[in-house]
Amino acid sequence: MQLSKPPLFSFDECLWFLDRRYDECMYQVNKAEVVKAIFIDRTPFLFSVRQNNEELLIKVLVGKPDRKQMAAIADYVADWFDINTNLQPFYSLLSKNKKLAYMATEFKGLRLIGIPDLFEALCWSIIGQQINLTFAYKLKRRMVEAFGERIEYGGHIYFLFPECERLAALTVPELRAMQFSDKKAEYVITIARAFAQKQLSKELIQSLPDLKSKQEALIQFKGIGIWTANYALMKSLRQPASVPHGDVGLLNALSNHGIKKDRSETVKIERLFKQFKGWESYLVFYLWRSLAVREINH
DNA sequence: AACCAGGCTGCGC
DNA sequence: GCGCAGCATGGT
Repeated sequence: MQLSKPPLFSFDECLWFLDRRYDECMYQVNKAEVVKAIFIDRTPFLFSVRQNNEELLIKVLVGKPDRKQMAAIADYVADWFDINTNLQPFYSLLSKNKKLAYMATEFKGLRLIGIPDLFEALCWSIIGQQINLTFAYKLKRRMVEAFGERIEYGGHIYFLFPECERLAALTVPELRAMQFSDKKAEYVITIARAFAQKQLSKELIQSLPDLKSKQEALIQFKGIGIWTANYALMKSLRQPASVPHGDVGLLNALSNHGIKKDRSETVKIERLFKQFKGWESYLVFYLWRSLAVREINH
């Protein structure tokens, strides 16, 4: 299966981001490919993505997808790498900002890497609340390895994100044993139950008319604040105007670029995001990417 | 060893 | 509606 690469798409930039520095358990990046396991209608598949000159090549490694399932895998990849967005307007906006213009060349072709599964996106953002990312990835790995299904292939074990029914059946002490705090454990279980009972789903949030109603629908649930809602809407529903305001990484990146000096300069931040109307989430993503560069250059 | 980390809830005004 | 303390749990 192939997907043709659009203009301003760099698979290498995307792979670099996927592999940037953390102990990610939801996929494996090798030299020129990424390998990942997902469910399509409850059936697990393992696939790899690599590229040639013109195309992204998807190869199914485990599982025998029919035509429909193969199309669903391709859709997943297209969504994951956001290949159907034309980045030109974003780059035009970047070029008008002296402090950020370099990003259009430095990160050229980088796509906003998504988390297509809303349940996964919400669990991940809850796990990541107010703890450093190193620890957050550790917590996620423990949970996924304990409760997610696995596929063995070529000497590796690939994990699927646990299904909501599985996490809905957990008790707080089970997650506490993995060093979740009481609150985090409660939140994850609550969200899992909401998904298991169909009170919450990607389709449901998608069906709401505008960003505000989507945010409000998510914030109802305990453990989902405005930061978490915006993060999930940005990574899973690809709402371009969704910005996780107050995000520590975002603030650090803004300060690195001399756009703000202390945490209270909300006016300058608002002004910046106004310049990027329709591309706010891409701006956040590129600012996050700039942090990774700094830490690796050290 | 102190301060920080991709925040949230609950309370007081 | 807004600001702020308190919170939980490791990383550096």
